Amino acid sequence: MTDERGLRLAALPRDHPCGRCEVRLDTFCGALKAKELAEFKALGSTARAEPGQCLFHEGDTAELVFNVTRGTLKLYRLLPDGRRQIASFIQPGDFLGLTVEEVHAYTAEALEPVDYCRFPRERFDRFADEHPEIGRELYAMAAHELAAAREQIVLLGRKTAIERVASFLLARFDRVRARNPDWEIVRLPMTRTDIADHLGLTKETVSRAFTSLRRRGLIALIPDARVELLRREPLEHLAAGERG
Amino acid sequence: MTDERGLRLAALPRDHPCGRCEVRLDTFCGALKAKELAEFKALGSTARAEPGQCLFHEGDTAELVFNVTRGTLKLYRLLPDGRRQIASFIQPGDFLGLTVEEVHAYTAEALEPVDYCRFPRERFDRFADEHPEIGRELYAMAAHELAAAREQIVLLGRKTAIERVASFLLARFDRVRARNPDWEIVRLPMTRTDIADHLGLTKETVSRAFTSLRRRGLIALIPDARVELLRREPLEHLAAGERG
DNA sequence: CGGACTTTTGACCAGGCTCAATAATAGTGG
DNA sequence: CCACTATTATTGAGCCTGGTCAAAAGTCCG
Repeated sequence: MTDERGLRLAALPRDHPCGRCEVRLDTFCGALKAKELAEFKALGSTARAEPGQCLFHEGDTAELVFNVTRGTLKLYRLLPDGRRQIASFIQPGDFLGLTVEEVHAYTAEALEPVDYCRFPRERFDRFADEHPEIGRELYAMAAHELAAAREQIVLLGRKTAIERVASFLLARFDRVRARNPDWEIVRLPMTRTDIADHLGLTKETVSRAFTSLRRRGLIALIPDARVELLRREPLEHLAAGERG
Repeated sequence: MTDERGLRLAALPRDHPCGRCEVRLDTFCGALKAKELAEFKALGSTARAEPGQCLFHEGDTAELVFNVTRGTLKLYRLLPDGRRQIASFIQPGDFLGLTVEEVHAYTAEALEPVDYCRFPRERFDRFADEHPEIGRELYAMAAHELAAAREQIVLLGRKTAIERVASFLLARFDRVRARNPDWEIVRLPMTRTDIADHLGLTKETVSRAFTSLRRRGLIALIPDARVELLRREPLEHLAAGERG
């Protein structure tokens, strides 16, 4: 298990039919009683997607809501001439497909093998309506996503190439550290092209930025698509946009 | 009354203490009974901000929630060296200051004289908790804002200068047309610098894009900071990112 | 080991930025 | 109403960051 969730997941009973699901819904564990949680989980069914498979495409009617339990996806939109913008990367624990629109505005494609629970949207919505505490959780999640989206807006609107890459890496490191405070290595399951399409750059520029950060001694590139954080402070300064 | 809300507001009793407020809370009119609506409005008090004044600054503790009833604001963040990114422009009817964080991540500054209702956050939250239908409205609003933010991400990440300006103008026109379907003129209360800081460009590039659109016969620039839409189709093609 | 793919690096190019000058516009006070 | 000023918008010239195109090096498979 090389993935960033690391030890905690490894310690869980993998054979339990909803073992993974149980963890990834921990957001709701605080909000729901055991009985209600079981009831909620009964609404969904588990499934798997292989790399390159899409859970839904831009323009599809939004019939399902997803909760990712393993693996990473990219959420992107294509312009008519093929330019691509990746709005965000979706990781274990994230919900996906929540929308008030009729159709999805983005395509969700698996980067690696992905396990997920899927809920019929109608049943999901009804459950949320009947359980205000869930509604509140969903609201908090939307608010967090909005904050993250606006962070990305600042990045795309005003940061230089190397600042964007520094911000991206720090966001990855922080996500790992939330669970493993002393973890200094993160795996990047996405290609340079994916990162570029997320940061509004080209793959070449992303690669040059990685090289520059490595030469400055801020990071190290490790086999198996991993990155090690060597010096956090200067990386944070770069990410914050302090010129120098 | 040159402003885009146009006739509808003009027809309201201006002397009524909450006349304006009544309109701008129309989002909730459908969700709440008259008695509850009155109860809700009693939570807030009206106030005014002059151009340049800020309702709150980046880093302030979030103690109030705002609902704008007249005028336009810009919501922005500054990088340490002065680079600025305007996340969005806030218009009559919009809520402001809704966050699950303790502090505001952005500064909200008035572009023109702004009237607004303000609600103590605690009371606002409690009311929302007690009225699930309000919670649902808030969730829908957050979802819409998230969709708009992601639209902006596509714009900033992958569109050219002229495509960004075309998208920006169309968004303005569409907002007007939602209320006045045959309205083809929009006032832009923000400066070229503001537009530039919203679109990730410089004021010179924005100005050149306006000139280019005018020379192509897609728009006309009218005194009093207004723009007329002459040819919608080609502007939409540009905004959508069809190269050519 | 071989082939496909990804990443890195290099050389050159261009879209948009910077700096600067001019023009238009909006206030302001006489 | 108009001159005067301050601010904003437009236009021009040159530059630079990051894009494009191409080649080499590295990686991951079977």
